Amino acid sequence: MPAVTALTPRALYEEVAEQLRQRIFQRELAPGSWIDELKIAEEFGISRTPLREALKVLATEGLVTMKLRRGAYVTETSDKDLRDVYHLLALLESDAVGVVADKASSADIASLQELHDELEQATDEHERFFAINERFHRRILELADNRWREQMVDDLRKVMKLNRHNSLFKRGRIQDSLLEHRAIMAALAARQPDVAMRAMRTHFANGLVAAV
Amino acid sequence: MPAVTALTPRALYEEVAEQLRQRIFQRELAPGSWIDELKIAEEFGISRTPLREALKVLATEGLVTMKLRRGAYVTETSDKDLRDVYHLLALLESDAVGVVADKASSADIASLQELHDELEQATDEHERFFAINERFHRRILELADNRWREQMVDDLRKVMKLNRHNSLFKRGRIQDSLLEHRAIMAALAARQPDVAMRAMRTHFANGLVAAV
DNA sequence: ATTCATAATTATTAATTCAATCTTCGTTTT
DNA sequence: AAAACGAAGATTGAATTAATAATTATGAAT
Repeated sequence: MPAVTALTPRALYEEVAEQLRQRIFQRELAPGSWIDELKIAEEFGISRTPLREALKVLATEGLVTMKLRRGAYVTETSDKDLRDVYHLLALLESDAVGVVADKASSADIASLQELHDELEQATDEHERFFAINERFHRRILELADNRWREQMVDDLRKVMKLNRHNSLFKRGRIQDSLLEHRAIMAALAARQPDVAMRAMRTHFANGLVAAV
Repeated sequence: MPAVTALTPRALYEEVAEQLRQRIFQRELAPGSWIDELKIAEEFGISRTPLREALKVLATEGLVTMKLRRGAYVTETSDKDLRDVYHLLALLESDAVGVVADKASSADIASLQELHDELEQATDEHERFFAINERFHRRILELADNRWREQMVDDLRKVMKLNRHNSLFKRGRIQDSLLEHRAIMAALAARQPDVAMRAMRTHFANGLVAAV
């Protein structure tokens, strides 16, 4: 028995689900490939019961596909899937930014401005730019205050990571992306929902072109 | 051992998940209430294993909430949740109708017209009106041809059914609803995406007012 | 030689068993 | 009398075992 139980923060099946997601995103488990329950359970040092529960979760998220009596397969996504998911993300996030421009407090807008300022300083560091960008988008969703949308965007982003063209920000996109973010931030600061929404849609449209 | 295996069309855990959904929607399992695994397993005549897998699926859908070492609880939804979900459904379906008005073939539009004509004939039969209405909305989603959106709308509709105000069409709403549908259908037939989208948004906005 | 059928092997699905933890109730002490 | 500690019962979580179905391989017959 381990020295410390380490006060289980979450259930084993959730831990396993997260590990599997990482493996899928890292392409260690390739799209279309069969997931060998025995092998994975062995590797994780657990039984198949929590693993199977985790697989059911991933199946509901859309990351894996269950075939009756055939087991679990990593979901394959086409270019159309990528476009479709992108379309929905654009729709949900542009709506969110409209809500924020309309309803958020000045303090909330200020918190977004802070994040944006950080982004302006990070154009040289690819990883950092990506991380801050991620936080900016997430913050908008939080401020839009709709937990169901947050859940859906999370799921869609996971599916997007299934695709090989998952790097939203390739080298050359950073400067363009920053310009688009400036437009979004300006519209938020000016409290112009329609302008902010259009800017967000443009941001996504350009990101998609860059990806595909 | 059961007398007949009855050739399982789908896995047992999926069957159980569907049964549980029905019980939740029927309020046999009330929001906030604890789900007794032993009791349910006994009632269904199965072991806890497939039941637990089914509960994980429902948890990922948002219908139940898992508490560590406390088991599963039927998710409670507030009026704000209902509004939030409604907002997203309006967003997704209005976008979908825009896509259809823009891209669908004449034959597809004709199939929608057929459904709409049926709806016109069913104003006296509450149940039938509701069923055809459901099919009309679903058909639009199918024609919009984005499986991720269909999945999301399905999930959102499930969550909506958790709420006590789940009857989109109360008695008095049928006539108004029909008028709104006429506007949507007319815009589709005229191939006017913007008009169709606005009509769909109006349709949802009125439905929400009627519900809350 | 090729095809169809049957048997064996392999892997999934489900039930049972085991372990750990949480809650509740009772007793004791302050 | 009230609060705290402890023990017992109940319930979740995980592992193991059993059985169910599918696929593949082998053998026989045409």
